[in-house]
Amino acid sequence: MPVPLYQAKAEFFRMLGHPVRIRVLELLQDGPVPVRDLLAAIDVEAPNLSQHLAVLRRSGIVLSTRDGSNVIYQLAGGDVADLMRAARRILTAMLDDQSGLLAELRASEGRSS
Amino acid sequence: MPVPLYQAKAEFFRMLGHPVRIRVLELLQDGPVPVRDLLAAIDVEAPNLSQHLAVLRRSGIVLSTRDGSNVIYQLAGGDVADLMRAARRILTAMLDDQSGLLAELRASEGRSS
DNA sequence: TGGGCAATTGCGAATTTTCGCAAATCGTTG
DNA sequence: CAACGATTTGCGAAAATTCGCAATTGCCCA
Repeated sequence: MPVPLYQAKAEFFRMLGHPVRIRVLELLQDGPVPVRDLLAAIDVEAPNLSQHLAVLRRSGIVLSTRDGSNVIYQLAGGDVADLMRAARRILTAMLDDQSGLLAELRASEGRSS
Repeated sequence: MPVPLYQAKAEFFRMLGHPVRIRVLELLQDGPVPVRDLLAAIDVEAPNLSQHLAVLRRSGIVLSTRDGSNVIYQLAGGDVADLMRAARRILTAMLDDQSGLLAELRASEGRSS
């Protein structure tokens, strides 16, 4: 008995729903990156990053391999860039709408806020 | 001083990260739907649905309008279908990988699980 | 105007997520 | 083998999410 698709989708999006994890995925889009570099790029403590990496690993969206004493992460497969593009499209559309509305409000309410 | 983009993205994905909200968005893809119909389709109590609708509304991804004593929801704009497609691609790729791995495990470990 | 249906709002409790800190692992190097 | 750097794990506390139930609001109709 399979997990309903809408629930799998929700879990998937929830997995994406953290700034650190988003940044990791974005950094991985150009190819494999060692943890050290993620750590240097992201402003987060090592244990905390590790926990977020574990979330990504458990979800299956990234893979880790050892290289000596370092660990290297990479995207597991599917085109994450596509997803990010779609999200960005919706986001910018929403943000445009909002600033449009704000402009309307300012115009109709006499710049009171 | 704007919210960093990666944080906006994370909030956006977090907003998507609930089964009820996913189902609502999917139901809205074919056009506006009154709350009554959402309620009939989703197996959730009215107050609970209302709270999820409020989350979607606050994020700006849906709009609500009144029609008499009913309320009708619709997608605000951006192409949500695109996003869902991208998510489904990644999801199915991940699920395929997983069952592929499971098959490998079964084969190499002598069907022990 | 009073009653009634539709939808939302306001909590409080239960659950889940997040994060820092200490400790454990793993591989390297002296 | 001891010491060390890199990464992960364990765990408790703080913060955020979720949900049910009661109460409220908005609108229609008799």
